[in-house]
Amino acid sequence: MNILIVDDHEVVRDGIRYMLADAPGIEIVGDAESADDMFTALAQHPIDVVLLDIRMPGMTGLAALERLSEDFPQVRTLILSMHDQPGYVRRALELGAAGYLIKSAGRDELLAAITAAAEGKTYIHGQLVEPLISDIRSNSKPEGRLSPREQQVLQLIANGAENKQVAYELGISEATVKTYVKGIFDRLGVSSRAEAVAVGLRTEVIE
Amino acid sequence: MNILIVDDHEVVRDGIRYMLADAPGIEIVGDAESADDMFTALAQHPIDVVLLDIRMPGMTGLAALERLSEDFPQVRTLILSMHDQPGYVRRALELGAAGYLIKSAGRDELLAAITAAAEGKTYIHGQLVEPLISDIRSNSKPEGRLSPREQQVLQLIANGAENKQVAYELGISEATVKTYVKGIFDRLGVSSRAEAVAVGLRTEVIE
DNA sequence: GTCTCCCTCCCCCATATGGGGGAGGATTCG
DNA sequence: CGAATCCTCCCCCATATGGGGGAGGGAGAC
Repeated sequence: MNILIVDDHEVVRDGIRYMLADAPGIEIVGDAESADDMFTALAQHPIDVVLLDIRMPGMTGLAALERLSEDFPQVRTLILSMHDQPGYVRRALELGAAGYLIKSAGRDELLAAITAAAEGKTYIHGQLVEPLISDIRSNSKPEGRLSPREQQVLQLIANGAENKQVAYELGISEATVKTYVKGIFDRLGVSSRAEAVAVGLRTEVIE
Repeated sequence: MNILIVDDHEVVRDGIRYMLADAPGIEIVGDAESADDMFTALAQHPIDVVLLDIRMPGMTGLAALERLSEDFPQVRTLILSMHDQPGYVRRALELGAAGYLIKSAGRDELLAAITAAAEGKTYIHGQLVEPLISDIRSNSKPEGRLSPREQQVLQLIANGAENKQVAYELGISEATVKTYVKGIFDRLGVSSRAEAVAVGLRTEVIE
């Protein structure tokens, strides 16, 4: 089983190498510290499982995951993240992840997840399952999910833009921006842009 | 040289162990996954250098660092963080850190930092020095640091409170709240509460 | 003792914000 | 073909917000 480790932190890459060093049937064929490196490595070696950090400089891990799922559908991708926000987990699974672990996972759990991934199963870190399903319940309702345009608006608001500036940036009218803001409030269940930014940052839909 | 590793992520702890395994003169006498564990370990073994993650559940790393510096002033603390925000670095140093590394640091850099720390020097990751000094320049001016009261106000704003509600919560007048908000804007260099919340969350002065 | 910071409160005023509607065209999905 | 979702734009209107100032009292630093 050929493994590729993708993480921008050397201590993390080394930690995983160390954990998997004497695991039978597992070979770490390379590591990458960026999404670009990952795609280079994927083109060079046959890879079965990718261990992917969600947060990396440049292309974000989720964007990388999306492209990975499209370009290499046979590769199983295991997300290894610092973040345990259920929204993150859900999005990763939507984008084709074969599993989701947080970095406090130990060796046994890592091995179990890799094995499960290689067998086509999906492994979710135990602590994450409960929050995840409640998140899915609340987010299968129209609330909680922001449209791309709404995300852009919220991002600009977080950067300090007022409606007029958002309108200018996106090339739309201020009236439309106000409509989006109202929609964002509805979806996030808040009633001020400040709170919307807080929720957006905590659930990582922005920044 | 006795080292204690404090990080809530097992892969990170193992990565560091792996990196330092055959380093001469260095012994890892223990690891801890929380601030409480850290203080327990400190009470049991003589420790020279603590490798401390800044972000941990429960007590935040900075709070732990503060108590550590007070209770064990002879211990050298090396911050090992995912975050490269200069404000973070500055605060860590103010609270008595003997150095600051980001987790993308390699083995050589880790060893150099530990050695420097043990000798009483201060080691800052190369990439961080430039941003840090420019940050210090701008933040030695009264900007950048929020007073306790201002932090409370910003926290409430992030939770969606408007000025009236903040006033009620804190038992002060709305006029005073407005004064705080103005002060927060000045200090953070922003001009809307939404942006203030974004900056506050990113630099972890709130939430 | 003076200086600086923090906490507290007040004035004025222009503008942005938030809440309530309605509405048309595009798309995708059953 | 509906139904749903998204993107786009508009109305009205009360209120919160942001920017400018001033000011007193207390605590700690030098």
